[in-house]
Amino acid sequence: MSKLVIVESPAKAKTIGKYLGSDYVVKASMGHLRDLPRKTMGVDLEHDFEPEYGPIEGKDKIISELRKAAKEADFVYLATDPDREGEAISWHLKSLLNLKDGEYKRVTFNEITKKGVHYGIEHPRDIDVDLVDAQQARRILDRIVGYRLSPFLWRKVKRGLSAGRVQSVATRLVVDREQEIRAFQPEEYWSIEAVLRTQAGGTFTARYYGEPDGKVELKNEEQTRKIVDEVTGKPFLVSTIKKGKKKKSAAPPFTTSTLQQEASRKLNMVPRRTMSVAQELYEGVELGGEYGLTGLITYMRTDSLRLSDEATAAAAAYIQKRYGEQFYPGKPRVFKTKGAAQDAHEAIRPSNVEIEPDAVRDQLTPDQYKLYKLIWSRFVACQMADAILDTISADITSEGHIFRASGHTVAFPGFTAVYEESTDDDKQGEKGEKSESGKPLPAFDEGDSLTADKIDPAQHFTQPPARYTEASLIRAMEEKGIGRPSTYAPTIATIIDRDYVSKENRSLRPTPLGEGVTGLLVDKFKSVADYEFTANMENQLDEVEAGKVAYVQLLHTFYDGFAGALEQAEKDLDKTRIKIPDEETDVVCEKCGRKMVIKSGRFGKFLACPGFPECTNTKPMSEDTGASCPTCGAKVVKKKSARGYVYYSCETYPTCQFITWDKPLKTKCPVCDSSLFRHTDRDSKEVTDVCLREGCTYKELVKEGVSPEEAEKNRQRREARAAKAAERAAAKEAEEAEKKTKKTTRKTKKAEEAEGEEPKKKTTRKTTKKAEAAEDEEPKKKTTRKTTKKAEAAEGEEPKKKTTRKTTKKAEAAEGEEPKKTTRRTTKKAAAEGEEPKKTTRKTTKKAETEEV
DNA sequence: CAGTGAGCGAGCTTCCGCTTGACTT
Repeated sequence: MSKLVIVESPAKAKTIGKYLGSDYVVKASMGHLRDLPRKTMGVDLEHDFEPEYGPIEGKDKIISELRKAAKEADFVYLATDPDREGEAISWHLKSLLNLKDGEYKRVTFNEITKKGVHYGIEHPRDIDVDLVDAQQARRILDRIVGYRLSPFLWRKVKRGLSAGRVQSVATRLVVDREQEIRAFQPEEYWSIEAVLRTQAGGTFTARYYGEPDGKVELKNEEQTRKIVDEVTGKPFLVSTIKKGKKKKSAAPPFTTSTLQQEASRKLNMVPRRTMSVAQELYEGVELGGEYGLTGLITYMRTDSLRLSDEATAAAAAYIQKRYGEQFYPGKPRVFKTKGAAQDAHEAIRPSNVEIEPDAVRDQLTPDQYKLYKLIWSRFVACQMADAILDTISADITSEGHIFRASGHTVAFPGFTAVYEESTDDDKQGEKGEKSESGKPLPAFDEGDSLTADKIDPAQHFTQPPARYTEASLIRAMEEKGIGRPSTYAPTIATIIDRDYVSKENRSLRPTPLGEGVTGLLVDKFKSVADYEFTANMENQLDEVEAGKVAYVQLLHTFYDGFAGALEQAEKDLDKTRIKIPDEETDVVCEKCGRKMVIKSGRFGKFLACPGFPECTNTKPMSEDTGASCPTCGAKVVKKKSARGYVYYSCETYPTCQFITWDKPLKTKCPVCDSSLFRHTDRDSKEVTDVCLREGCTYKELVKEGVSPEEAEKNRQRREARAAKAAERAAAKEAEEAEKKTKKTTRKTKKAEEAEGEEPKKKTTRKTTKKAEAAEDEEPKKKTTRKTTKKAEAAEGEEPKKKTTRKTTKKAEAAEGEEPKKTTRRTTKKAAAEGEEPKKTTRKTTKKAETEEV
């Protein structure tokens, strides 16, 4: 008897496999396997939005593996995640694996614990068609919005742009925040701080509060000055003391979004990095000894605050043992998950609370350690007793004016012994009043008189709201229900990539393009660009899930309005194109004195004089680094290559040829006073600050690298990778050439059509591998030979061959060939070789067909 | 990596969500 269990994540498959034993084979789908086509709409807008699903490019290997496993199994459990997407994945799996009634069941695990998994297996059910329909509605709606709005932007604004339910609203958040900042009127206000001394000599600070009839806002200098003058040199009297107790509760355990925020605030990690490190912790770290390879945390993409009973029980035991009885509140704390959440996974917590961060520190990278410690502490704290604070607030009177001082002492630390959440300070227009200072006040009683050491008036202005950071934007998105844990970080990458938003240090600001496109969308597609659009959609999806509304109905309702708006927008704009103003910079054109603007050409962004064509001055984008050129002493500037890599060069390039990848530092060489540069050896990872001035050999070790043996291994790995990459690039080139010939040959086109759904283009990698296995030497040899030949040729010319046109040009020059020939050569060559690879592919496609049927 | 920005219109760009590698000089 063998049963197949299919889950989404391979790490989960491993754990569940352990719980279920040898009667079960557990495999992972690695997410969705079937989807709408990438190149076309794939939704029949004329006929009830009939979707056209096909296997996702690149997933055919997993699909055939699962098919094989399903065939060998007696029964299949579809155990994808217990949410909308998971239900849909199961539904697609059923279809892809051609499962019949009686051959499979749907099961769900609410927690990946032994208990949770067995419970799930013992309660199989049918696929919930309503839940699947809700997913289809979501998917199709997103497709329609994205694939209709984006082309609209290509026509009206610029090619390559995109719009969608999530990214457009995320962009709008950034745009709206910028407008708030622009519209913000700073307001003046004043404060008076008095440093007071008790008879015993203790000092503390009290702030002007108001008059006997209430709080007073200090609006200007005269008002402030008057009070200062009145109390200067006068006695201060403690009029009232209020003492109290305050309880403070721990923050709930982490979800994806709160983890990203806290890692950003406390560890300075961007969400993308946070997720990647969390993934490492989830997949497992080699701890050695009794643990071996151990997954340290639960799944990191979740919106749930749920904790398994096992986890809270383990925390209870741990807390009592480690901190003592009084630090445990007596029963597990339960946190309520927010409304819109899908609750498929538990909150993010350590898999085993007994594994203390410091005990495994040596086995973790520094980032892994820091993040694990954050997750571990937050979880332990969330099950601990409240902290209790003794608070004190004293009113101090002088000449009828009231000053107030407050402070607190910790009566019982509770959870704060382990962890405290930090806060953002981006609240709008807040006046800098801290309600409570952390400092305890010195001892004094009502009626005591105090002397003022200092009376300090200060002018302040209210601050505009802060720009979003990646993490705070994610928080805002989550609050509005926009996007999902798995898409928060990628969505931000998209809007930066599209050039709607730019990142300066850590803050996000809209570009003119972002503002222009957002303006257009808000103007013409109000409902989609609205903050509430997703929330409304979710409400309707709930109805579909409950079986009250057919998903096609939902789509009709949506599309009626949307298609109308689209038609109206086309009519309104007719042939007009939206002009996006160029972003102005502070760089002054040295030829005519105008402020240069940012343009984007085929090599990426560059600075151009707005006086074009009258003044045709251009220069690459650059940024001052504060370092000076070791060769000529001019400024060293930071630049970005066309492919996005950061490098540094002398400002006067090409007059001065200085150029480097090492980061310029503000510190100077103690020998020759030239700027130092931080160099990381790519194999040993040794970090040194070096002097790059010719003749100077000064070098300062910053961080030791790995052992020479390890470095050598790295070198070999790097070279192997490079060789592989070269091979792949060659294969890709061959494939592209083939595509061209295919298009011109009618025969192949027909063959392609006949293949129907089966995978097409992306088979190259598989091809080589399969050919190898089958010892089908013909095509394999050809590719290898070709690659080596190319590599050789490249070595002869330039080490970096496949970079850009420029390199090719250089190579040409070196070869003494006439320009242009090389560029054409590739195509020509490809055309000449077109027949070869074509054969290969045809062969394998056939093979694939026979195998997969 | 030292180039670049409109003009003919070929062929192309694009969504959100679920997953994991492979990968950048």
